[in-house]
Amino acid sequence: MNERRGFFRRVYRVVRLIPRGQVATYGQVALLAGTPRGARAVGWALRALDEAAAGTVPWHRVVNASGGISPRPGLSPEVQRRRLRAEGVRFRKGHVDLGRHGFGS
DNA sequence: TTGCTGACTTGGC
DNA sequence: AGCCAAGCCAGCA
Repeated sequence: MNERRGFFRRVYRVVRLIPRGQVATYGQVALLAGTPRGARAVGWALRALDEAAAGTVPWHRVVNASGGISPRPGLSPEVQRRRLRAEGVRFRKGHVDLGRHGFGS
């Protein structure tokens, strides 16, 4: 089957499953996408998101294993933090409480 | 095909 | 809690 180039699509689908007010780690997304060790690849897939796709994919609900926001090229982490906060996600010294807002917890 | 890079994760100090 | 090193995956020159 052609799963070789469906990686992006799988990642996007998983990210869309993240409920509003909750967050998932790159590793969590990678696991649900079928690639347990593909956390980095997940970042690559989200990086490929264009403005149109960004409107359909809640990319801001994806954070690192520490519950923090990974710095990305072209956009300040502050933007993502603000979006999550608008959904009711509480921040604790720059990091999210995954035990409370973590997807699957 | 080989090698480097990157929005990562985990284990050890 | 924070820093360093190794491992894994996909894309690009």
